[in-house]
Amino acid sequence: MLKSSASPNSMDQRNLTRLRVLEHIRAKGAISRIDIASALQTSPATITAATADLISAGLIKEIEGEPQSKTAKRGRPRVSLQLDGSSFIVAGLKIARHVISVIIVDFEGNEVASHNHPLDHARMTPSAFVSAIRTALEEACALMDGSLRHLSGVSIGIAGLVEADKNFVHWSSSLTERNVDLSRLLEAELPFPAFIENDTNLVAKAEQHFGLGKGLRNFLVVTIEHGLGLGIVLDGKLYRGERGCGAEFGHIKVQLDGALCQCGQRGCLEAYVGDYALIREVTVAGQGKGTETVADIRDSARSGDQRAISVLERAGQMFGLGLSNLVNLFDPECIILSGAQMSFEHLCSEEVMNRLQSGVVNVDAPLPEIKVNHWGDLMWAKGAAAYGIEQVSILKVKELAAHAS
Amino acid sequence: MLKSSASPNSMDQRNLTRLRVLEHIRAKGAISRIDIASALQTSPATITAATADLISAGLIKEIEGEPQSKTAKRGRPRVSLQLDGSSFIVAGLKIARHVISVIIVDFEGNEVASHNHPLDHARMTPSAFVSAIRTALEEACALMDGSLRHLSGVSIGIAGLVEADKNFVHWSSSLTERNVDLSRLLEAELPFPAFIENDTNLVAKAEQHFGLGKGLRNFLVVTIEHGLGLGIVLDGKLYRGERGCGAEFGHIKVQLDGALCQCGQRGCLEAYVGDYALIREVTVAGQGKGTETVADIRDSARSGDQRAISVLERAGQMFGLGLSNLVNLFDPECIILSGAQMSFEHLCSEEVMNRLQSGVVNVDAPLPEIKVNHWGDLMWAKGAAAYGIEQVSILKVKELAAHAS
DNA sequence: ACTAAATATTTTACCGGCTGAAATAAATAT
DNA sequence: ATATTTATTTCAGCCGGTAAAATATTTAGT
Repeated sequence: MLKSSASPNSMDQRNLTRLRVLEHIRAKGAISRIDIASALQTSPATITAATADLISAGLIKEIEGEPQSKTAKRGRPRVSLQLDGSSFIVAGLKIARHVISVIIVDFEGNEVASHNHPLDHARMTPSAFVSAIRTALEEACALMDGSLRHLSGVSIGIAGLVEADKNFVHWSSSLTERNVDLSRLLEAELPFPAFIENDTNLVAKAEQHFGLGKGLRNFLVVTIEHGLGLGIVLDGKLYRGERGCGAEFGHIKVQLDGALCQCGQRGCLEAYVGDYALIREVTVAGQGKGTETVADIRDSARSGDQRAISVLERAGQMFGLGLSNLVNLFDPECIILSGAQMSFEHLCSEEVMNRLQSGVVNVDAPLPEIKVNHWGDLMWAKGAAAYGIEQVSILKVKELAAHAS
Repeated sequence: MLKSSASPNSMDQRNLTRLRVLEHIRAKGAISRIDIASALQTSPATITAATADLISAGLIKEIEGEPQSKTAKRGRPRVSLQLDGSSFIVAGLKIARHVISVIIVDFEGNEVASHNHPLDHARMTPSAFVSAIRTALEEACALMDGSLRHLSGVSIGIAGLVEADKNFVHWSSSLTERNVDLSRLLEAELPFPAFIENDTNLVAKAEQHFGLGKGLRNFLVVTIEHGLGLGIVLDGKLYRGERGCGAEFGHIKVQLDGALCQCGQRGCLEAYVGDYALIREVTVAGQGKGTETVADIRDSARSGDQRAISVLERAGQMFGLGLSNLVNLFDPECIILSGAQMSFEHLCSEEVMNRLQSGVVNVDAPLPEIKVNHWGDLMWAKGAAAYGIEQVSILKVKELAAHAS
């Protein structure tokens, strides 16, 4: 019987090796067995066994074309291995206030279909929540002439505090209740495993598996949308904190008794750089029509409006300061800024980088790289899909052991 | 041949198990084999083998007294195992500006001797540095009627940026040169392995092994002395950052363009709560005689001096704010404040805790515990000793394999 | 074309650590 | 004394990984 929890715990040595090989192939693309062996510090014999299992499970396949530059002139040519994208498909969901975004991807992460399902209510009861998810998934499957049965799993991203390995939601802005165990409901409603995670963590997963964090071990992902989110990857693993409520980058305090934040506290970073903070500032400053967007403010600034310029300038300085705090504490390999183009052009300014540079404690080493990833509107759903692929991969590898002759 | 690098890497499965057993015995004290087996999720057979090796190496021993409350009325009684403190001794060193503090401890961490060796110069060349260390060690050994040969290892704590597993110092306030590889010098000068680490990390190690962090997996240690230090333990391991220069708690920015810090930047937390910051404030405020200490300021405040009260009040608020940022980012099990009594009474005030509470993002879960550890002046050296014991233990366990029949 | 050399992969025999089950040890209860 | 209970040890066996040998597939050289 399938257990919906699919953490790498309860995994024996053998499966762990299979999974390491699989993840390495995902990370590196086409690669030969011998390269995997040397990269993973494992004997070729072990890789032969592992890849044989993965091939027979349909997760990877051999491909023809010679890989990269072969330095060797003679000898048996290497056979490249690659993910077999067609082995299964999973869905990624992002629950927002008024819409559920769905993306269906194959095992390689290629988009197969995507869909937006409108929501009447931002907050739902658990059962309404789960049936909305089912409906959204059915609609998405219909787009690709398929049914739910074609899916191998789904991952669901929501804002809030989630215990991912138990599908337990301590609280979420999408649910009317607190402390909900969704695992039963989801199992009852969906014919495949479902995985719930905090949406920001999912973006971090996406960057790690498919994005700018590929192959990195210590990096931070800052998501910029209406608020500021943070995903922390340390030692290759998502760091969730002890109670799952860390990584609140938007609510670190950058000023004693500073600006009032949505969260009710004062001096939060988000209260200086969030959309709503900028809009409020401009509005309060008397000039706004009350309908401004961040893009409007940027336009005003470009056309010389001193007030708009000053608002954006301060936001940039505060953001740079916040980033420098992250560097001073985490010393990451890189920080990835993730968001839609429009929502944070003003947060990649020279202003920000200067502040960052001048706020980081001076050492010989160069600053961690700041990478910017301009995602489309499916960013969050793709993040969910990345996690879904990871979790379903774990399940499939576990099944290997059972089916092995 | 002894390699001075003693990281748990390059450790085979067998040794890892031995080490896990050893560390568990250290953490739990007197414990029976069967308890170890269930705690470590390992079969009793394995524990028998592991403990047999550890006993024959002299690292642990069986003791007579029945452990705790035996629920069982009948049956073979459990045999408790305990560290054998006499198996070896190590030294811990802390290099400060004008003194080298040395502590010699046995395998259980009990103090055998301690000594202060005055230093003429705060900054030394690498070779002067190493020979000062040797002299300090010899003097300490003389105190216990021993010679250097009785030591199994030494760990050295310095301020600065250190690559611990290579004994490489990128820079340190104790050395005249940058980017020094001390491993050769130390090997030449000392007849036992030496390990260099950043002093704050060593305090974190000490809290983890012997102090308030015993048994915890995710916690932070804030050291309070002239500056603010931070040690980060995540998932049971010291987190050092990618380049080794993270955990700069004292230099996170809590105010845009705020007070000037020793480091040359503005708005650092340390510039609000450090000794020198308080002294400067009071002095600049016109009232100081220029010779004040933090204790003086506290006295003034107690006797009603408004200026002193306000200076301490702001320091406390800023410190609470800084702590709340740590909680918001790391969500640790607990935060340990480590320092000498006198140096931070003003940082444990109600003020601080209120600020902390009101700055942490609200969730159902209770706040992480804030524990205070008032160490004596040997705190730093003890931290070093803790690390020394850990590293020497690793070496001894590695030797097990070699000597095993 | 054929053979030698080079390199990749697979097969095979084995090793090393862990485990379950059985044996043994050491206590209490009757 | 004997049975019962619980802890520890012993031992045969399993399981995953590995080195070495075997095999496969190519190019270089003649």
